[in-house]
Amino acid sequence: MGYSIGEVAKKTGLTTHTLRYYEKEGLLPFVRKSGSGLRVFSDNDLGWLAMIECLKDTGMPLKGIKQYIDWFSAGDATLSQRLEMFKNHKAKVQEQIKQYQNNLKKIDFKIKLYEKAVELGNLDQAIQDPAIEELRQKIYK
Amino acid sequence: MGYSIGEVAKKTGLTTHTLRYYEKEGLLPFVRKSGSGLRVFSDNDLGWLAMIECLKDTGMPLKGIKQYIDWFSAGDATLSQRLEMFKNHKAKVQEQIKQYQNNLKKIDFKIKLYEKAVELGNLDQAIQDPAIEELRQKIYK
DNA sequence: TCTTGACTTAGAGTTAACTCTAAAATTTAT
DNA sequence: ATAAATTTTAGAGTTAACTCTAAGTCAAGA
Repeated sequence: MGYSIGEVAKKTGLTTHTLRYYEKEGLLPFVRKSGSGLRVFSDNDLGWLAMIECLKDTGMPLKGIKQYIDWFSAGDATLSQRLEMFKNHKAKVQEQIKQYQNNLKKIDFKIKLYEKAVELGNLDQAIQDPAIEELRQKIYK
Repeated sequence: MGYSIGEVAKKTGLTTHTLRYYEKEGLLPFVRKSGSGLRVFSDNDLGWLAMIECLKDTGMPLKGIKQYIDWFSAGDATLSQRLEMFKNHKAKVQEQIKQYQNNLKKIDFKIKLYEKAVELGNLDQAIQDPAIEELRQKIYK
């Protein structure tokens, strides 16, 4: 019914150090302690860790995640703040995805360019290549 | 024909401090200096900054970017390393985008959940809601 | 010319997010 | 019962990427 910090580390891929650090930062206020002081993680705590991972991996700083957890702990009076936070974060993530996709085009161009350059053994000649030039126009129009 | 560090800062949104820091880290080896020691950026340097921004914004550490610049400076003998680098980075960026899109689904679910919770004034009731529960199943199947 | 603002360097300081250490206590395996 | 592994705390150390300071030099406008 409960997991040790080591078990949770294995499950999540985080280290035990990082889990304790998260707790210290107020990100895991629901983790229980056994009589002798060992942390006992519940499935609910694993759910919180998954949420933390989701927000962290999409670029939210730990402070922002803590704010959410604090709002959660404050109860239903903060429902609208939490909704706002998720809406704002969604917009940021969508913006991020767009930027990634745009940058991916530039990286793709570089790959085409360097494939040609490797073929010719010469970067300058590859840059001169009409097909490469046409691609360049498309991306940096 | 040339831009001062302040002009480049305005153009790129970076600070002059950051531009000098990048230079110190070996990311801008082509920037010239005037007779009296002032940096003079060329359009080519702005192109390098755009490339740096592209790689940085897609998660490449400055050390990785420096490696690319060092390879570039070494000439055509390193063409294949540069091609490899871009291919590897492309794969990472694609992986990132996938993860972002997946996390976006989770965030979307939270938005739906909190919209319902705000409507009801109660999170627990929103969690009980059949439509919400169905959505949850879809995402955390 | 004077002054104001931009630029120079070297180097110190900051922030976020870990990452590690040490010494002691607890738990698990034999 | 004992050895080995895991966990505890407090606190120090690390890394990346800035960010700022100080003291001096340079440049443009009145």
